[in-house]
Amino acid sequence: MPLPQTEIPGRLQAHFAERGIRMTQQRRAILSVMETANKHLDASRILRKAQKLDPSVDRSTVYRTLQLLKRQGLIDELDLMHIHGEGHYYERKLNRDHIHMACLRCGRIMEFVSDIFEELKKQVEKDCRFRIVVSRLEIGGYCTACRGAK
Amino acid sequence: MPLPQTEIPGRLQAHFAERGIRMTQQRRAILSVMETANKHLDASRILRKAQKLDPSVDRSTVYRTLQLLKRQGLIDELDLMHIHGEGHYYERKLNRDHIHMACLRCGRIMEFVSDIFEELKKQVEKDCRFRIVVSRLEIGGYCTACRGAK
DNA sequence: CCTCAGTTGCAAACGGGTCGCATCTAGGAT
DNA sequence: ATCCTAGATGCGACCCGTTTGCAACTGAGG
Repeated sequence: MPLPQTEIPGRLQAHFAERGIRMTQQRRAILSVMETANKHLDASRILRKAQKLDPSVDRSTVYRTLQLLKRQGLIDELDLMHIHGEGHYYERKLNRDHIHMACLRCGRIMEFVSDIFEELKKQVEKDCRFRIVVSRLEIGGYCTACRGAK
Repeated sequence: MPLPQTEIPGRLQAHFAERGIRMTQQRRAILSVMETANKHLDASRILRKAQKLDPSVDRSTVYRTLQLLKRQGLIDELDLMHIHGEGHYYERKLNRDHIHMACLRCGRIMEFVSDIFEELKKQVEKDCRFRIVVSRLEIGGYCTACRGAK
């Protein structure tokens, strides 16, 4: 079962340097958290992790930096079908889009890369003459382990 | 094999009766709004429209009824890429899933039905052994009219 | 027409996210 | 090395969609 490839070109910091975006102590902490994250983090978890690297980091700086990363196209924002409340989750943008599946029973999040998904996006761009900037396919249902029990 | 479509996307009220869910004046108003809506409505617009039919309808009743409809699988909840804020939009569940495209410039929402989307969902169910209950594909980008600018 | 579980309106609470402002700082200019 | 300032930060207040606790109300089965 194909998993998204974790190889992304540069570090987030490098992107900031290339684009002449000011680097601060707080941003360094937040970027480091995003770079080393191996799962989907919400803003409050990002805050807590960043504060371990730099205790001065404030909530609003996290939100402002996430906005910046979004604008720069470096991270994706996810809802994960609102399985754990109404907040958002963030992950580094990979070179290949992937689908998120959320198990409605155990809450596990799974990812899936599919050529058919790429084909579908091409179809939308062609048939609808729509230029895709960002896409999000989220699926709720029951994972293998949970399918037995209702 | 596609799921047998036992239910036409008919009357929401009929579903309530069939499943023995109590019908109230307020629910009748809200259901009527959802049935006759021709575009994606957010909670506050649903409230305003429902109050025209029954001025006693309260905000919280709208939210409670929307939750009920969601639980019954009668409506879908959309984010529409948060183009107009963080709220949610609702639409009657149709017998065929469709993709939502949101233009990042003019805010227009477009819908698209695709066999490839159905194929993709089948692939997920098979390859990931995942039982899909609800799926949401939202795309942000630029529509034909807006592609020229920016 | 009685009854009561289920539903409602109200107001207060909640929580993620945003904003205004005074202060601070990164990093190019001198 | 030091200065200068556009841009970034912390703080607290605020916003707004949504949820909740509770007393009063009501639909529909008996």
